[in-house]
Order: sequence, then structure tokens, then C-alpha cells
Amino acid sequence: MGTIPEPTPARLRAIPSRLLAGTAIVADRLVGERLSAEGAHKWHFAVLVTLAEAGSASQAELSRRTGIYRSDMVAVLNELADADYVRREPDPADRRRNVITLTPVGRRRLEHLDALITDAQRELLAPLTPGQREELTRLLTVLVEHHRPPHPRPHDAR
Amino acid sequence: MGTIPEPTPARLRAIPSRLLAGTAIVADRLVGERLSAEGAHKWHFAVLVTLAEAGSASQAELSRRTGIYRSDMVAVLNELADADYVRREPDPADRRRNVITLTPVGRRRLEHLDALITDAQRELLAPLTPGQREELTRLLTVLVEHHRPPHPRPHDAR
DNA sequence: CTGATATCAGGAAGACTGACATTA
DNA sequence: CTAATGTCAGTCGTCCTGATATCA
Repeated sequence: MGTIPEPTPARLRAIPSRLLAGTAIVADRLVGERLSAEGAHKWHFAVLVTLAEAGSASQAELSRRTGIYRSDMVAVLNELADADYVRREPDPADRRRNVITLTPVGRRRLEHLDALITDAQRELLAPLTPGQREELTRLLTVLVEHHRPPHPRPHDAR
Repeated sequence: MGTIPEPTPARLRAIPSRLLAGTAIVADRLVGERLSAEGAHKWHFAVLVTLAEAGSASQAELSRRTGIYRSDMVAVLNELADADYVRREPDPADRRRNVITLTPVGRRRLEHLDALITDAQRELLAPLTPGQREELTRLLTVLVEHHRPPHPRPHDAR
């Protein structure tokens, strides 16, 4: 005979913050498995896609656009530059800054990572109908937009 | 004049796994702020509510029901027992086990923490209509139920 | 013997803070 | 002077993996 299930109490299961934590973990695992199999990180994708959409930028700009902390950005760019996915060169117009530029290899890498991540999203949302997937995305978007700032911004009083 | 916004690219913003991570963080912050102001943890609530709903249990049972790892459960129960919210006594019927029992003080503590957490959920979901809150909860529930096991279970082949 | 239980030691990855030198 | 930038060092909480002694 099998063991008795020992279910999580309903009062615990129904709490949105707990549900969010749980789904975020499985989502991250799904994405992480695929990316790490190719030696990539989700942060790599975030930086590459930002460069592709908004063009070359400084590290601080990339930090603000991706949500990756300025201090963590350094290591990410080291890896991306080592693999020649981006170039990092000093900005002649402002010598505090580095200009980060997407390379052609980087652009191909981006499309590859995009495919992996899209696939992970598909597996994540598999039990939902297309309409539900859209609705979920919409609801989550409302919540994140409403509850920022996720990041310290310049001239912020904290 | 203010700084230019530097928005996150749409291709990044629309990714469900990223949205989940972001909302999970704000949700956890909302809950954590309220609980830590009272010297509590979300894990305390999880254990207390499980004891209230399903009655006294061993530490391993509590671990399975709450999702807290056996190894982390020890410290949680130390804190709860030190504050007299639970009693921890050896099980005479199976001397490997401890029987964890909710005390009257623990029950009052539970209702207090419940109020704090409910309040945090309210703030989290404030920008949504009641119907949307239900829908979000439903969708997230489908995802977590579909994508378990979150935990190693006895007799599991891993 | 197998297997579950409580406990402890510790790792891995992510969010986040603080400080510092350089430059605007 | 204030403030932004790139960088490094390090904290903290969470998830997760052992390993060990005890007992069914």
C-alpha cells in the first residue's frame, strides 16, 4: 500500500505570494536547465536582447534596462565579451563609461537563446489555453508595473 | 529636465518566467516586511497553519506538507518552540519522531500572522479586480499542480 | 537488510548593499 | 562640491545536497 498523501492545507495552498514563489521556481528551473545545457545564463539573454532592441549602451544603462544590478553586470559582460558576443570599449565622449556593442556572433547567439527560452515558456504554460496564457501575462504585467521601483534609479530619494 | 526613462525592451518584459520572478520578489518583500516587523517568518506561518489544519505531526510530515526542507525545519521549530508557539516532544509510538503540537499561544500567534499575510496579499493584488485576483490564483494553481514534484517524496525514484 | 527520521554542515545562485577610484 | 560610472567585496535568505546516528 502506498503512503498517505499528506496534502498541503488549503489555507496555505491558496496564498498568492506562495503560488508566485512556487511558479517562479519551476519557471526558473525550466529556463535554467535549457540555458545551462548550452553554457548560457538568463542574464546573457537579457543583455543580448536589450542590445539588439535598443542598441549599444553603457553598463549602467544595461543595468537599468535589464534589472541586473550594476555590480553583477560586470561578470555577465566579462563572459559575453570573452565569447565575443559583445564588444566592450571605452566611451570617448565620457571616459567613465564603456560602450557595449552587440557583435554578429552575439546576434546569432541571441536568436539561439531566444529559441531555448521560448521553448521553456511553452513547457511552463503547457497546461493553460492560449487565452489563459495571455491573461496570466497581462495580470502579472499589471502587478510588476504597479509595484516598482525594483531598482534604485538616479536622483532617487531612498 | 529629468533623465530619459530607459525602458526595458518589450521582448524582455513579455516573458512569463521573468514576470513570475519579478512578482514573486515583490510579493515576498511585501510579506517579509510585515512579518519581520513582528519578529516572524513566513515559514512560521506555514508550520502553524499546517498544525492548525491537520493537527499534530512529525517534523517530516510538516516538511512534506509545507514544502520546507527537513533540514531547514529544525531551525524553524527551534524558534517556534522557544516562543512556546509549539511543543516538541518525542513520539512514544515511534521513537525516531518528534510530535509537534500547536499551543494555545501558537494558535493566537497564527491568527495574528494570518492577518498580516492577508493584508500583504491585499496590497499585492490591489491593482486587480476581485475577479482578476481569483483568476490569477486559479492560473497559478494550475501551473504549480502540473509542475510538481517540488519535493523528494518517500519511495520516489529520483 | 532497507528505509525513515531528526539533525548538522555546507553549497549554489540570486538579490542586494557598501565602498572606492575615476570622471563629469 | 555633487553625482554617475565601473568594479570589487561581501551579506543575506532561500533552495537544495549530502552525511550521520538513531530507530522501525
